[in-house]
Amino acid sequence: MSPKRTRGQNAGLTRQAILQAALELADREGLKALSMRRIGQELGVEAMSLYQHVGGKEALLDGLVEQLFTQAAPPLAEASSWEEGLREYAHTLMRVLLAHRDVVPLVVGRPAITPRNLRLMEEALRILRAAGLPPERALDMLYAVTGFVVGHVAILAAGGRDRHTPADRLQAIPDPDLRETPLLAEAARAQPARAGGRDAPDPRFGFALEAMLRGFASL
Amino acid sequence: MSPKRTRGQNAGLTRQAILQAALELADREGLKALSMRRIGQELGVEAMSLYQHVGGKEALLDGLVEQLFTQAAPPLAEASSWEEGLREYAHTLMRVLLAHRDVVPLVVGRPAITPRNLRLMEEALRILRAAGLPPERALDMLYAVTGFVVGHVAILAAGGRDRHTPADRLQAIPDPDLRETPLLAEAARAQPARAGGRDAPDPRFGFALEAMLRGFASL
DNA sequence: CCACTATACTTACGTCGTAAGAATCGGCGC
DNA sequence: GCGCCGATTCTTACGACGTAAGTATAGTGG
Repeated sequence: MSPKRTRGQNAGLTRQAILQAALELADREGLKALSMRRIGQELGVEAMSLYQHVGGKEALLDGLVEQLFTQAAPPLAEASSWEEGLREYAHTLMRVLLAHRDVVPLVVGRPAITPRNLRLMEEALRILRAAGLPPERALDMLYAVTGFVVGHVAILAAGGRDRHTPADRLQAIPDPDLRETPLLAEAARAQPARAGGRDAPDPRFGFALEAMLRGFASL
Repeated sequence: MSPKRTRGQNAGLTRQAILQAALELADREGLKALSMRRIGQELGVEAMSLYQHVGGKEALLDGLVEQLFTQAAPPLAEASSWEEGLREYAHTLMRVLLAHRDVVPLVVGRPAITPRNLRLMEEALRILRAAGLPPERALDMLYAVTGFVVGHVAILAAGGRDRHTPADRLQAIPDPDLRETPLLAEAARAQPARAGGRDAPDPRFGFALEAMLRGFASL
């Protein structure tokens, strides 16, 4: 039945296990649910037990962000051209961030220069350079694409939140406001309602990304 | 001296005054300092008094974000071409967000569809359309540029934070990590240390923005 | 001068991150 | 077997947070 433990009995806690539990919890119940007590509860453990493995809440959040970027990095490795490499990178990062939209606000305002992430950037630079880019431009483009993806997913995620909040907010653009903004209404109608629900790829994203890549190529 | 008030005496509170005090406080002491009690203290008032004017902390943060976008919007109004209009918009938004970098994390994960912001978007669409853009593309570009700016400033702001945290973090890339990432080190050297301190314009930003505009033009 | 309303204050509750210390386990030498 | 020790978990406690509920004061129209 319930595997009741007594006091000092090892509960199998690991930094990785904690991060994963935290990520799942955030995906399921949102950012506000991410309290030490709640995460512990998810693992059948008291809050203070976590401190043996993660060192504090701030460090835990840093770990979450690192996990996200780690998930997004691999596919850059095999690419025939730098355009293709950047495109793959952008789409994969987008997919990962969208899969964990509630965690996106954490990505912002948290330095991405953990040792692990630095190694990821190095790898990306290596690929881009091998494809014929000058190293300085390669870094510029990597920054540009990463920033663009983060910003875009931020806007998308923002529009789609309010699942966990008291629902007293407007979940779509209210009619009276639409009536005062005819151009906006027209453009919104032209772009039909996002098909496929929350995880469908955003056509607007592809449009802007291609524009960016095309601009890179013409420099 | 200290203008001690008694109980029901009007303290001159306004939604605007509260938002401005909160913004200044955030700029001065960071996001963590933004508690209702602390904001009240800044205005010589108890925390609960604020609730008469702002309706809750979440609403207050929404208000902060709205203020930022409102500051960034006007200059789009006078532009000779849509490229010029978008460029001005991007640079102004960038400048505003950089001037309040600590507030940037709030922009992410907060829907930008307050009535006021909708009107701003409508205005922007009007300008872009008058410059000859199809309305659907105009909206696409507006989203793309906004997302790009937010993402880019997010990355910059993230690198520059840690002024307010216990300073136990690394504030630059530590040497041992640099040694393991030669390409990154080389690219970082090629791009000399950001001149002019925290508020200088980022050359990387201009590069990516121009690439994006050029890409738009070629569609 | 008196009710009425707007405004600010007081108190209180539950939750948060986490410091300090007590309790319990697994595994070691003997 | 026994005693001990480091690792791991739990308990308790503190101050700060957002805010619901209720109270007191100032200004205002009669």
